[in-house]
Amino acid sequence: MDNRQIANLLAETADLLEIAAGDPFRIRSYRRAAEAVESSTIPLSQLAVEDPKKLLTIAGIGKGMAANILEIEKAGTLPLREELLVKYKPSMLELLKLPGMGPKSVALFWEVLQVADIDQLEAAIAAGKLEELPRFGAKAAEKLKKGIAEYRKNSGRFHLDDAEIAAEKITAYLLEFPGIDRVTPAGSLRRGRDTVGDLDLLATGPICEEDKVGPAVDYMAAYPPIASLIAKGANKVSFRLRSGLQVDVRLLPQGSYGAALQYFTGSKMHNVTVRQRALKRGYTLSEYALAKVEDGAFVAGATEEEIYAALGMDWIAPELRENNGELEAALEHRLPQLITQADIRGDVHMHTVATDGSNTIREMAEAALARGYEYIAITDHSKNLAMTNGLDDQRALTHIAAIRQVERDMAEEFYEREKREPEGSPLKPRPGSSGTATSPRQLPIRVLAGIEVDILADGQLDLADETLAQMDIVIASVHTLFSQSIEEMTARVLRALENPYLKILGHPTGRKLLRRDAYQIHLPQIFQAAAAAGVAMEHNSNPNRLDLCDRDLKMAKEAGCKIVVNTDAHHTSEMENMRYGIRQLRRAWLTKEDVLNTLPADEFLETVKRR
DNA sequence: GCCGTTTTCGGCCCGACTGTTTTCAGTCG
Repeated sequence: MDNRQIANLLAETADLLEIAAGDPFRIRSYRRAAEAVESSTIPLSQLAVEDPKKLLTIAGIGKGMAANILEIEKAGTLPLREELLVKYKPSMLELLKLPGMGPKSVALFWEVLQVADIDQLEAAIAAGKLEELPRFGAKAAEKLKKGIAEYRKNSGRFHLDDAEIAAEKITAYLLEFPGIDRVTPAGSLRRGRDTVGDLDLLATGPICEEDKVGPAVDYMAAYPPIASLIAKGANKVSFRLRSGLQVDVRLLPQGSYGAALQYFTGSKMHNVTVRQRALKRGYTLSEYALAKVEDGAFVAGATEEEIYAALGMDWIAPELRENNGELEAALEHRLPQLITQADIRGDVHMHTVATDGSNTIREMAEAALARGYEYIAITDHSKNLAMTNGLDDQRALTHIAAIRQVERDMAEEFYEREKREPEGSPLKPRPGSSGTATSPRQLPIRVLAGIEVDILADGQLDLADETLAQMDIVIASVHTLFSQSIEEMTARVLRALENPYLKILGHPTGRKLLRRDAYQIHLPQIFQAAAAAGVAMEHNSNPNRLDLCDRDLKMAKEAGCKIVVNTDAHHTSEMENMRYGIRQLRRAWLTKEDVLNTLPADEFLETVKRR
């Protein structure tokens, strides 16, 4: 069992304990343990077998949790969870995912109405039974009804990162088979959609020719994590993983790999249009090849490039294949030069141990330097987010000093090292980075001081202007806006945009908000106001957070907004998430020029300060 | 249930907001 699965079991146990009104501190222990397990880079199931004592070295794992993990490894579950599931139903865990539903409501509905799942809840709402309950009225019922509809819209879909992790594991497994040398995810994962319905993987190699592929198909069907095998054909295996994710693996001959990749990448509308264009040119396109209509003669098939080229088009990046003008652009050779991860010079939204992050300022800066960034901004939470130990004005000012000190320290050490080993140091400055070889005060990395403030009910930011004036970056995020009306929320944000120190408008976050396009504010109005005020819009790369979808990003660009793409890292490892954000920007046709943190540090600062 | 210690037990992230309330419980981040 991998760390993520162990973490899920622990988190579920915490949820059940909460419904059972268990000791809140014990519940928190389970949650902390779940987080610790999930963020651990060591596979714990392996550790549990080889050296169980090492489990205790992980913060948040004590004697009890170590025993729990061993038990999970042995039995696949833990006794406390099973015990609770006798009294409560597993479907109640799903009820908890609805916005506005917490453990107390789940317990109440169960005890009074015997409601255990979403269908029963819906029926109870329809029958008006909810309003008979204490603390529940028409408004609460309406809110839950909406929540159910919203939840249903994307149940059965998986976040991009979960699908990608599964894809990487299966890819590694397939590549171990002799004669398979290429595996590529297709479908919505390749197109960079933020959620995927199922996973399509295409594999090829010498062994994948029609008469030889049998053993490889058997090998795939024997993949250990398969929960249930759905189908096994001549060159295709379909199965479901324990997470519920359905996977289709196709093993294809090398000559038609490009055609298959093109076909299975989609989207459907893109493919329909491509095939129409092929027909007009006297070709027919299938998942096997591009061929002449008249005699079926093979034209192209091994690579996507040759297929698109035969149709007079440039190769189209998968993220653009939505039949939104990309085919016309490809024919006229005017596809945009999409932004890539290599264009990003800095990540300007991240947290440290001062609030709810896991690493120090220094550790974040070192990690960013190792990633090749030229600058970062430390943007811890402000006081309104009390749960995170958010900074008040006094602490925020102290924090700025600490951030500046880290920048100076790293620079000093950098010069010392430079003096000792002037050549070949990994810390040698890049050409084009801020500063020049003649400048004695060149910095290895710029560490900007920032803050993530909250927008209050009256539209004010929750720190004083005098404090904000000291910051390089001020990001405003709306954390408490979900139950407001769209009009009220929009008005709040518009008022916040008037604050001259605000540089970047962030995103509402929330575990229970799955869809990126459910942004609960009136976007066109916000984008226009932001563009007029010179405030950049943030795109958050965290694949589990609600954020701007590609359509929103396009709209923002059209309104004249600049975009900043950040990871909102709470741990050094989360800087890795930048790739998910970049995918989303690419889907919105954004180029390097649209995104502010592709600029060198000085130009970036100049631009955000110009208000 | 974890942690740190005062090696045996007490402390453990807290404030805003909402709805249905006349004083607060529940949810959220």
